[in-house]
Amino acid sequence: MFEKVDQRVSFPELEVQLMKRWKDEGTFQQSLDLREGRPRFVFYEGPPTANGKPATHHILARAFKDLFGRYKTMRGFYVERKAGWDTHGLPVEIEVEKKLNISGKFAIENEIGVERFNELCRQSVYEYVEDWVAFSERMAFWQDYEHAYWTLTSEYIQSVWWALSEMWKQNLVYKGFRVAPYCSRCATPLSSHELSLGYRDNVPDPSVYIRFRLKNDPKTSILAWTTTPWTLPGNVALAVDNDIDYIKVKEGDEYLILAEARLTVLQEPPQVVERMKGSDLVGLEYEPLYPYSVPEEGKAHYVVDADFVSTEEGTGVVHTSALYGVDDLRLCQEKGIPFKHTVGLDGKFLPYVEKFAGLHVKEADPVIIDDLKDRGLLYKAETTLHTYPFCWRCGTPLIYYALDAWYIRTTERKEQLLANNNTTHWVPDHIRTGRMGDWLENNIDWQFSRSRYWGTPVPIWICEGCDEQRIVSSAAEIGLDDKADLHRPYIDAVTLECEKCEGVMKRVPEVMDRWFDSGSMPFAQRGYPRNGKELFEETFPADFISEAVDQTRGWFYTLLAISTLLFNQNSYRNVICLGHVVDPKGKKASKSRGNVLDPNYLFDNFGSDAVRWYFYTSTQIGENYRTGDAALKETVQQFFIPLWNCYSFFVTYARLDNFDPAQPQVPVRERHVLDRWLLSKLSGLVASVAGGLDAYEPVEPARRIHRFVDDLSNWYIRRSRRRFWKSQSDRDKAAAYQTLYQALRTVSELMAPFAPFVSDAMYRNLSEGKSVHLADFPVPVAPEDPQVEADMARARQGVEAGLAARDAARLKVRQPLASIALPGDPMPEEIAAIVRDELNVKSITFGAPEVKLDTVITEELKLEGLAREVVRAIQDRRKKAGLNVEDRIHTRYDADGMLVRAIERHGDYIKSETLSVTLSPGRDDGFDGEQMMLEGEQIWIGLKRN
RNA sequence: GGGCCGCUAGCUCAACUGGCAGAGCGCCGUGCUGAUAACGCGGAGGUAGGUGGUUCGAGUCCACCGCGGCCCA
Repeated sequence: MFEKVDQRVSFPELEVQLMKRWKDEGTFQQSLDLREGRPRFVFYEGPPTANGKPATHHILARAFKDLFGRYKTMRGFYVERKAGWDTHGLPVEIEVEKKLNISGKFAIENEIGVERFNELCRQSVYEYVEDWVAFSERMAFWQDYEHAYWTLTSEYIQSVWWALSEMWKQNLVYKGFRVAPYCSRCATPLSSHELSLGYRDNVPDPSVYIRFRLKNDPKTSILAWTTTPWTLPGNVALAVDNDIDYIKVKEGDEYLILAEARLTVLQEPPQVVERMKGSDLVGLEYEPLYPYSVPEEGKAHYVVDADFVSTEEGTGVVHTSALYGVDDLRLCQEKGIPFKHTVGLDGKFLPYVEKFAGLHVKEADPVIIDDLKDRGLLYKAETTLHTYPFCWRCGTPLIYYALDAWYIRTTERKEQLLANNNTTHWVPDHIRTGRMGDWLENNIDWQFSRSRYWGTPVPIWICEGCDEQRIVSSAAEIGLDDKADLHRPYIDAVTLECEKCEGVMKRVPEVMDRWFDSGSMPFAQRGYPRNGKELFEETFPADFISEAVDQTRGWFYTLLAISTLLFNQNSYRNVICLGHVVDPKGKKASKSRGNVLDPNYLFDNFGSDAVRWYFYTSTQIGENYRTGDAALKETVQQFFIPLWNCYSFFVTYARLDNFDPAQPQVPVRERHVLDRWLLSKLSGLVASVAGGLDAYEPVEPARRIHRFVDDLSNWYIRRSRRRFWKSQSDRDKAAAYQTLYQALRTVSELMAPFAPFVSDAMYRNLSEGKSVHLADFPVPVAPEDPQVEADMARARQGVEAGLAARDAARLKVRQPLASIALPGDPMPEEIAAIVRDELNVKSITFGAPEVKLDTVITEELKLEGLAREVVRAIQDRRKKAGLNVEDRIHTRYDADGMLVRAIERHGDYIKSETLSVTLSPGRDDGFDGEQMMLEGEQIWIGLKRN
């Protein structure tokens, strides 16, 4: 016997109850145990950064991850779902800095201390992980949280060390310079996302034009332009474009060279004395402005060609200071131009830059301008307004500054990266050759070091005596055991003896990019290669991963890069790359806009199944999700409530009739055409849902489930109601129950991966308490029957046309009519019967050129119509009186004229429709009655429970 | 500055390879209803972001521009 179902269900409450039940029963573990020993379907969890509370956009990727975990489990695979937490990195450090209300390296090293700082980072991560587990369980993301991998464990760190050491062995690791936006007050480079937090518009800065006098012709100068005078003492070269036209002009008794297109910067009308191409200038030497910028050896201070010179601003000549610009450094490295820093890490000029020593670069700007003016080297100085970045924490103007950094030579393996990416199945497909392929084509070496504190320490030691470098791949190698905390500052204290000169080797100060951590998870989650060798080999590569599109440069890339360098294959075979959650206007959610959706608000108001369903159905994979109350409300109203109503309809009548699904089945071919139609549709649905999911295309399957539920509710049940209500229990009734039961059961199985709560609530009641998540994915229940589907489609078209014709003739459906003529060939009788019933006509003829309704209402038809009016009035009273559907009643009426004749003529019909034991004339105070108008005539109707 | 994706009814989204622009929601009218918070029928609502091109024919292919999103510099 099925348990009674509350027609008005609260999905959020239902979900919370089921969540507890899953926990008590260990349903997730049961679903794993059930598939123990079966072939694996390998899923990798992209670890969320545990540095903040989970938000609505985190539901998105987790919904798709969970979908395939559940689906493949139902298909018989063993799907291990090991959770993971990304615990290192700047985001965690920033969170702790905020809590301590400090900022920058000075404060961390001198006020707090690295030891305490890192301890606080560790604590912070643990706090957030609790939130994440609760959130994930609430949205039914089944994962093994007890055996999660944490990137901060010694075991994990050693796997990362091993990975780097393997790259080192292949000679892929090197130390280089990198120019980054840098805050001289916090003494730290900023990541690009931090950079984007601090741009300000209309910032005033100097705009200066400088003469660079040619060595062998001091009357002639090349004119260059800059907005950062402080970089001029570091000038090492001038860059021009080979193909740009340049001119030499006379001003007074001096000559100036600049791009022809930039003549407007001149102060006097130009007197052109010579024209040339940039290539003609290349190699010319000029007098250095200052003697500080170049080491003893090597050649500098001459004109070079470059590909980044434009004539949109300045003079078409770019002043190049190797260490204070991204292009500058690249150019100098390419051309072999020597350089050294003129500015220290504190943003102040170094002592040997005598004229400006100790001045901060921004203080030095006017001093340098004055100096050049005094020496006749300043052509002109103005002020310009432009967009400039500031430190988002302390407001200091940022400078571009070159720092030591460690790199992995990924460019050397570019072809393999591209090849491995090309064999990966991307959804949507365009990412493969588009965003991801494009990124790989333009691959640059991976800078994997960070001058920070909370991260996997870079395991490279350098000899103080002879500069010998050594890489370490495990704790044991440096005399530590597995329990040792390998983080800073403890690891910094570990010194090694140099094998070459017996000098002292010290670790480099950097920690590793946290993306190297997460990209190592295929093996590091097992502690490989020291542990888990067999398990790793069994679970590499992954069959499936899914994250949002921003991970093309993040996790998708680092997984690919690391596994390509170590194993020459990608770590994943199939990947679903999702768009972003944005607000209903398409704007990015942000705290400052105030358009952030709280996931708990959504769970409490709509339920997590509704949120998941919305993500599966609302738009194509890869597009953004315009998420808001309206969209979720629609999901509940359009899908979940009608579904639940179908289910509650079934349970209500199945209980009344003691329907037993274990009874012998009525053969499908002997069932009503509605049953055969529904089962055919159902079979098609099962096949297409499985096919879609097998191809990692979940949107259409979910949409088809929605359409099926719509057909079920608004056609099958609507047209079959009487078969459930009729009093005799015949084969047709049994067939109806069996069909509807089959459909609901199969739909709940199909929906289980998508909407794990609602589907389980339904399925458990339909299957004596068994969880749907322990069931197999359904297979088609009956052969598809294209003929029945085509016939039914025609029937529905006929109904549509007929109802429109009735509407045009202003004839309500309750009024029976004699006949209708429809175009086309005759329909099979059982189909025609449905159309007759739906249109309330006595007969249908076929073959008419257009729809033609017989609008003549005979007295006979009129009386029948009135009888239906009376039935409807009685039903209305029953409902208002709060009677149950199965309650029997006594009915009294008081009327005259046609109404009385209708009631007398069709008394039996009225009695059976309204479950009236008696139907008799005359008012009676013992009856619950009402006076009303029917078709312009007065009638009193009263009823009383039997 | 470059790359990728999107732009179709008031809103959210469809439409195999180029071939008469659709659905749901919302709105108006009307009908039906003892599973339904529903549903049916009719109506209003579109120069398909813009401009050019290819073609007998373009929402669909090409070029440029605009807006939104993401990424890179």
